[in-house]
Amino acid sequence: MEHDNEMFECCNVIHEDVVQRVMGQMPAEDPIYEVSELFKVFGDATRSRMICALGIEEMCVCDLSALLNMTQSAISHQLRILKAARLVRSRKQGRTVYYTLDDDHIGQIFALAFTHVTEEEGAR
Amino acid sequence: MEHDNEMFECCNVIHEDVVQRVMGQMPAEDPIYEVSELFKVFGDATRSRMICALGIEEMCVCDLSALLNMTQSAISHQLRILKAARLVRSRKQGRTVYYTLDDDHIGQIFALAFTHVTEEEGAR
DNA sequence: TGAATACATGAACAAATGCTCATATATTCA
DNA sequence: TGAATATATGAGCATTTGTTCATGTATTCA
Repeated sequence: MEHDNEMFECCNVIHEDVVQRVMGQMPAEDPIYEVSELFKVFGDATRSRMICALGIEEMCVCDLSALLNMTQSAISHQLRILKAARLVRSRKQGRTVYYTLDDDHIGQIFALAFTHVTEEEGAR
Repeated sequence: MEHDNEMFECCNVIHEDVVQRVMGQMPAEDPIYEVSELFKVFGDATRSRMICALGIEEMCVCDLSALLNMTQSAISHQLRILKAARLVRSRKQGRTVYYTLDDDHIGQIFALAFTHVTEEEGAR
């Protein structure tokens, strides 16, 4: 009488077994939180554009603001976020600051994401 | 006199060449936007947890709300977002609705992100 | 030293986000 | 049919987020 109709009752008599199994295999809370924080950084078009650009070539702040057609202030604020997330590194030369991607994974993650969205298009 | 001191002037006389090169290699605006929309969906701890759970096993709404210790309403709202993003698929059986991951890429993207955050830990 | 310049940053504000609460819908079962 | 149940959804609300505007800091150059 334990494995009876696992498929019908719910919410009061949840699928205890399913919940237990999944609970046992779930990643720890902390890494999940960090992963979603990482994705949150990626989850803004301006920052994604900046990441793409810096993945191509090192650029200074005003290069970025010219390329992306945004104010220098907006770019600086976003760079701050990217830097805090350790996604970007800076190098100061004179009064200009050059930024680059600080990580190898980022490119891979974006590449996967791009193939995902482009494949979805076709799959309609 | 074209390639003179590419490293010193900025903002008024931007690094024209850099900007041009990068502009030429940037992905189109549309896919970048879609990618960041995808990441925005990932960029919430609740949704990330749901995605992890559904990556392990098919679950109904109240399983999820029990597992993640959140109200049924909150879970339903988030499932709606996941479904709209085509990340999740549903199957109705009686009055319970079962959800699963709808995509192969998702697991890969998350796997990369997990290795990223865990490696960062070590790199301190 | 002082003006000019490249960048950083705080405050403010509008927009987006995620949850809760109440309620609607759909399905089962007596 | 009517009660119970699993899920969906709209409105409201507090929080977060991204930009702008103004201003601060650091560096170069005359």
